[in-house]
Amino acid sequence: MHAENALTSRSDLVREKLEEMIVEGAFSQGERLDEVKLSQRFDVSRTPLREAFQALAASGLLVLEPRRGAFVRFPALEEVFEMFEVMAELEAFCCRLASRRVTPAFLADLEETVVECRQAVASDDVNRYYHANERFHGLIYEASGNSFLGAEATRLHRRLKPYRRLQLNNRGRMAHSLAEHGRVVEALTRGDAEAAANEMRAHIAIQGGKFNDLIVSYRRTARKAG
Amino acid sequence: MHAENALTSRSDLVREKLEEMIVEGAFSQGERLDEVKLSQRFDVSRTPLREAFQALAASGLLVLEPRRGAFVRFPALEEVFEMFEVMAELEAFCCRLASRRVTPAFLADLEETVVECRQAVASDDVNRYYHANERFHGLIYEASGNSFLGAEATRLHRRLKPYRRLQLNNRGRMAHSLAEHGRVVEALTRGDAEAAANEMRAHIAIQGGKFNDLIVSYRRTARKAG
DNA sequence: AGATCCTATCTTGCATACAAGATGGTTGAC
DNA sequence: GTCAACCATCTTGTATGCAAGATAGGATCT
Repeated sequence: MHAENALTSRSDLVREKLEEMIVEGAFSQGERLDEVKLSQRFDVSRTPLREAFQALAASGLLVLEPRRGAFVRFPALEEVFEMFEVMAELEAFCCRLASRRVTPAFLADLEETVVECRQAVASDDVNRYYHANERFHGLIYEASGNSFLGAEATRLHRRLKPYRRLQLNNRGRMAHSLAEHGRVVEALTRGDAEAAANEMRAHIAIQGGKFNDLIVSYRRTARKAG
Repeated sequence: MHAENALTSRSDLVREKLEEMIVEGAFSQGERLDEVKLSQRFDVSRTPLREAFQALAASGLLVLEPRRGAFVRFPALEEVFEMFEVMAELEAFCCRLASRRVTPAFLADLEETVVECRQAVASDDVNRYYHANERFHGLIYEASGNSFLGAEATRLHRRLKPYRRLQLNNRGRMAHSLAEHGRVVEALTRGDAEAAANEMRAHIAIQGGKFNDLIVSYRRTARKAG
């Protein structure tokens, strides 16, 4: 997956590393990132490091205060809910558009990811489920036929990655998620745009038991980070 | 509006200037931006200029090809349609959420922008209409109560600015737009979430006569840029 | 003549040097 | 004893210098 990384620039490498570190909770909320220390740690100069800072600030993981430095920013729980609310709407819209352009080949691909997910559930393999799930959603973004929408959805999806991943660790979440995938596919197969959109919205939205799941996941990252 | 700009960094100033230049069509599609020439022109070093490049690349106005340089990228007409399609959905969602939290104060503010728009139409003042329109939409983003959604809507709104602005120059567009604002306000006043969302979607979406309006606007930027 | 390879030159990517603003501690005054 | 102001120090923002990759032009070979 990351095989072609040999020639990427240092600022990109640093950006990826830093993003991973932040997301994995290597820093605490509000911590200031020291340019000199980090550049020494990554063995690069301050220039590419600062470029990485700016990219991360653009995606919301850092806040750059002029003349004061870069501070890591974990979204508040409330903000995470807000992001999921938007994600649900974007994905529902993808479904609505996709349902007009469904092809047998597309449905076959989608069905394949569902099978993969089912096997992951059977073997209780979170990693496998995670990847098949990525593919499921990615296929629907593509099938929307609106590549700008697809790109935006991918961006937000990526940003929500840590929370989604942690949610999967909650007992029973995988099986529920799988069933929801099935209902989306079924609606798409029937060509029912509204039903597909609604199923997808329900799949993403934080509601019912998922409230607690998310809160638990969130606390877990917060503890790690603190 | 831009009164506090005195203390902003050079890279921010350069970013703003460059963004304006690109949007106003100072460069042609695919043109490579020369770091040295531009840094001399803006009287800054290459460092802040490169930072500006990266910020502009992040918002899609430039494409950075490693070791080759920065190239200006105008979205294809198709991509502009896609962006409007997403914008329509985001704003419709804002309306749906906002309709649950409507307050008399909010409705009064909204009504005020409509009055302002009406006066702008009466005096055929595109600039005035443009600003009142900004305020109308901004109020609804805020009223959604989802600040992440509001920020995303603002971002996309900003990116579509040149096209929206040019559309207003098309004869009769202002009056139509005003009427649509009125219908949105009316639906919000009634508390009809679905109607409000639909009116807003129709207001933003590129359909009917707006097809031609947008194409004309687009050609105008393309000519200027070419 | 056409194509390919080599080289000179240009441009980017990165490192470092320097200047200006922010921070914190100490000293002095009230 | 407390508050404020000043100075030393640290950190960021910017400029410049240097090395490696890209490009273009010419020379050589087929």
